[in-house]
Amino acid sequence: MNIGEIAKRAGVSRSTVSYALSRKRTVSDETRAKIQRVIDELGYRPNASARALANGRTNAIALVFPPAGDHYTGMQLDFIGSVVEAAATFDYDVLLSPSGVDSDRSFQRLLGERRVDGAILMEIRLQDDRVDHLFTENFPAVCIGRTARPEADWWVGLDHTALAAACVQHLADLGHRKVAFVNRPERLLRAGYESAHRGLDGFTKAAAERGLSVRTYNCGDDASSGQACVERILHDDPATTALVTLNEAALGGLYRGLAHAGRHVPRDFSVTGVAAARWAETVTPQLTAADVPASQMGRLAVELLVERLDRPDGPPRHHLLAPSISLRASTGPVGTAPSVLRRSG
Amino acid sequence: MNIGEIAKRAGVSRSTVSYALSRKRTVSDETRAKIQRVIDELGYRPNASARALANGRTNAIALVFPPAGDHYTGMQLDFIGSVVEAAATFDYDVLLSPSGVDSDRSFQRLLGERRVDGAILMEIRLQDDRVDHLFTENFPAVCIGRTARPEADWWVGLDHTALAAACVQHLADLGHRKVAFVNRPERLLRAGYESAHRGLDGFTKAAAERGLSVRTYNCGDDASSGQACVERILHDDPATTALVTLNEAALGGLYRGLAHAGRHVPRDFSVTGVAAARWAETVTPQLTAADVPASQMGRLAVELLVERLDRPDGPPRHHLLAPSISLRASTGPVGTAPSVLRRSG
DNA sequence: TTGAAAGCGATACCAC
DNA sequence: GTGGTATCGCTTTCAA
Repeated sequence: MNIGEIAKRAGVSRSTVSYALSRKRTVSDETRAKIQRVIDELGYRPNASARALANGRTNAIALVFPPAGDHYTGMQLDFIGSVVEAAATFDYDVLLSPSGVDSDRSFQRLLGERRVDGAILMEIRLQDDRVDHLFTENFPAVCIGRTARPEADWWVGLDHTALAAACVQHLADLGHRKVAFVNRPERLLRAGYESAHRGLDGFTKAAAERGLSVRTYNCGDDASSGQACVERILHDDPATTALVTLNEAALGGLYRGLAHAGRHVPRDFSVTGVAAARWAETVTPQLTAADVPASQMGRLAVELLVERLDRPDGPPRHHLLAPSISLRASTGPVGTAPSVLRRSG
Repeated sequence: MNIGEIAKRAGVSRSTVSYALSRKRTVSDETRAKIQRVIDELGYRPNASARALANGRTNAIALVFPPAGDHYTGMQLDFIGSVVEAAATFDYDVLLSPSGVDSDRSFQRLLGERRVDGAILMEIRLQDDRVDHLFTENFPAVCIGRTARPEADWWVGLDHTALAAACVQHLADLGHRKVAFVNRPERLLRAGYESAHRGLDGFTKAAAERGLSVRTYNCGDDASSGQACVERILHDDPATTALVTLNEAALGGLYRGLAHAGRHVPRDFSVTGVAAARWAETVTPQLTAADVPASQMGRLAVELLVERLDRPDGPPRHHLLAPSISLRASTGPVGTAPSVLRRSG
């Protein structure tokens, strides 16, 4: 069932069928109706590969995210969902590529073999060979996150520095002086993950300015790591009264660890950090946090990419978002009932 | 940069380059080396659209899941991740399609325009027009889940009936007599979602056999709905001592509702159900549940689809999984401390 | 307003 | 062991 068959049955040429479909040249109403009738009758749809070959564009984009083993986070899910739905509104298909680096097969296939017109990259690293590669090739890409030299790139990012600083400020305002920072796994920090680095920086600087006493930890992306992390925190300094976390997946474990240690949140211990609202609201008490606007970011990334595809020579654009902290129920003033401090003090 | 260019620079014909790449006919080592050198030098990769057009296959599969608004569940994430990674090992790309029904644009595009060789469908309904459509077209598809007439289809599914029954049995063995069932949202039940229906059936029958007193509820896929649902349950029958849930996304809210009502889990109230292990372990106390082997299911679905694509005329295959219940910390004997019963009895 | 034919970039059959 | 060429299904220029 191809365009030639339609042409034959409608008694016109293939080009006329093509033009009737694309509307790139006028076709008499009569002819158009005739063609349309045949198309409806046969349920014809033009072959995407042939069209892509002729047009030089596939109408598909790639969504590149690192293969996480079994450690996908809820935030990633929200990004994926919003990117796919936004792309659908522009009639773009989305190809998923589980690629951590430039050299991954799937990455090479999607981009090298021109299966897609552009790409959206997740989980950006400060030095990111994927981004470098695409940049030097001038391949249309938009990052969810920023590299160390973001000026020339297209991206939508979060101001992790400001977010972490806001968390510190919030806790400091509540009177907390000894605060722990629960970062993503060390592996990711070493790999140069943007959020882990900028978040850590923001936390450290803000805490220094406020004269807080801090310790920083890396924590695996799962509940049991979170629980173990809290044990370390309280072991290292039992007088700690609050923590800031970037590690959404460990959150449940952090809460559990605190409960096991007999620290009531928020009476004895405050918890805050950066997380998508849906996940902040599943835990009890609900997490006071900077809400990652994941679906907005996914949509913006698609919009930027579509714009870049439509006007390949436009200047780079980006959006830096800094959502404010949503007050929920996991933080409180330090003075209320520092039971452990009293005992030990 | 196309195959003709490579051929010219290597001083051979285009067919020789093609055969050197595909190995479908012998090429002298000398020629091959010459070609390879040029390819490496120019970083040539064959164009996927052209190849797809010539071959009649795209080496891509579709992953179809309903557009969930902002209510994606953790289980869906695990499916997506495992499908993508499994597909990558077979050198298939994955196109995501947010399509609830047959008539969705994205669904029509992916399948009608032959962008993909086959499809994996998630969130199957007992009567599913997507499945019906693909079946009548004999389009290679594999379902994650079963329709009402699964014999002729290819699928990998969960025995929801057995799973729900196992939950009932577990609770009955612990002495619980008044048990609530927390299902997915009513909208999904009405739409005919397989898990919601078969789970409900299994629960109801098993409870009847055991002579339990039960009530069943639909609950939105989010924490606050879960909390509200618990309030309804305890309002309708304060003597309820346990619940079974299929609603992973509401779990955090269910726990919160119980905590607010002063019911300690598992001392005063037992909770069990069906959930992916990662999510069961996030909550405190960790959920005793039938663990959905999401990543195994995703992998199996890909394997079935690849097999179907390789041998288009083989008989339908499927896998019905019935993971047993993992004992964690959310259930306990009813007798221990039924505080409310005592008060009211 | 329409038709014929030359691409797009591969594959694979037919010759030699 | 290698080359020439028709073919996949569509788009678009050129001609009428």
